Amino acid sequence: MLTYTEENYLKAIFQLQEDEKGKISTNSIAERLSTTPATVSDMLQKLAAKKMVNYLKYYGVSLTAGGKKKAINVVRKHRLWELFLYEKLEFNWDEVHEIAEQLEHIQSETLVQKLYDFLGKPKTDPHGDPIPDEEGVFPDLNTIPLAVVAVRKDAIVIGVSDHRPDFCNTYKRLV
Amino acid sequence: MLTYTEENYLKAIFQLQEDEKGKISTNSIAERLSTTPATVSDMLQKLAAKKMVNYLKYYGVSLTAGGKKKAINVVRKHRLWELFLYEKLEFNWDEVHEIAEQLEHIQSETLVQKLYDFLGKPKTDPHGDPIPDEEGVFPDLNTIPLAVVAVRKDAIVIGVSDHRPDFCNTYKRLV
DNA sequence: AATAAAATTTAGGCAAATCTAAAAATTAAT
DNA sequence: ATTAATTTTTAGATTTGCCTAAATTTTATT
Ligand SMILES: [Mn+2]
Ligand SMILES: [Mn+2]
Ligand SMILES: [Mn+2]
Ligand SMILES: [Mn+2]
Repeated sequence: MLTYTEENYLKAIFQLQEDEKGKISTNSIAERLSTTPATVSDMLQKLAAKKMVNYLKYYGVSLTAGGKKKAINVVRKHRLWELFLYEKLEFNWDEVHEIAEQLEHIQSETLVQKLYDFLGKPKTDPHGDPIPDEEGVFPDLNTIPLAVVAVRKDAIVIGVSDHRPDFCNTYKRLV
Repeated sequence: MLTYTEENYLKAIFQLQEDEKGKISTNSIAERLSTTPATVSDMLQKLAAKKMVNYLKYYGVSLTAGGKKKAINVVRKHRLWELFLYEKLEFNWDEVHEIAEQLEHIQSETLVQKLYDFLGKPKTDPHGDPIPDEEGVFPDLNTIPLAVVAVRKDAIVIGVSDHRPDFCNTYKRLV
């Protein structure tokens, strides 16, 4: 069983790996989790002992298959809860992230499954991020970055990458 | 800000105080929380330092006004989540308690308020226990113990006091 | 290739929450 | 009123997660 903190590390490494690809540095994890590199070093050794990450001292870290599975499950829970808060409880989209940071750690596989059904097996969260299915497979949303859309071509914005309240609060969600 | 553990202590003391009235013993808390009296002693001193309990060494403990308020809020959250799980996610009534033990610690007053509204400002949880309102006031349900009902008199069972899965699972909820 | 800079790890400490074993205080029984 | 039993607290350890400061290793620059 992983602790709250360990889950946050796995999620952070997973999300860093999506951009940076390959091995992730101690410093980048520290920055993302607002902690110190020393603390990260410590934790990486614990996660390596639990076979959640491949870790070679001084040369960065990557998730094992098991670690990736756990990480994806946390992401899944985070996004399902965000959608629940937004759709069912009528939170604004700038308020959901912070609460989902807590809810993503609730332990109950049945709960995730029932929440998923309750929300109608959704494919995206309120920020437009894909929600993995029960197998951990992300839906293909066929999206491209706004910066890449051709001049004078129509496009629909379906999501943003920044989830911070101050950013989200600047824009309204139309749907 | 109280920790997860501190909240559990306050809730336990509150619920013990409902039966036993007056000062609560170290041992009874230890038993309820499945921990040791030594651990409880430690914690009571911390809670006393935070003005959450009135504590006189060797002579038991009681909640301060502030401690009681926190305790009631945890109870409120616990019961609201139980009802959510039962009514909205279609959990059986024997499954909700354990998950609510986790959910009751999610920090967000807005969330509690929105959940309360979403559930229609309910007065009881799936086990028939009263849900305090936003002011911490418990609804008066006008109930009496089944053992006290007069012979040949009709009565409606609206709740049980035992929330453990093995007990609840023995009976079906009809409503 | 040697040195400087940056990144990373180790060492030593601290707070929270837990335990067991020992000491102290209270309560119950002669 | 002593003594015995029970309850409670203290002492000393352990684990987890975090920190700062120092040491080490890698990477970049002359
Ligand atoms: Mn988010
Ligand atoms: Mn989190
Ligand atoms: Mn319950
Ligand atoms: Mn709890």
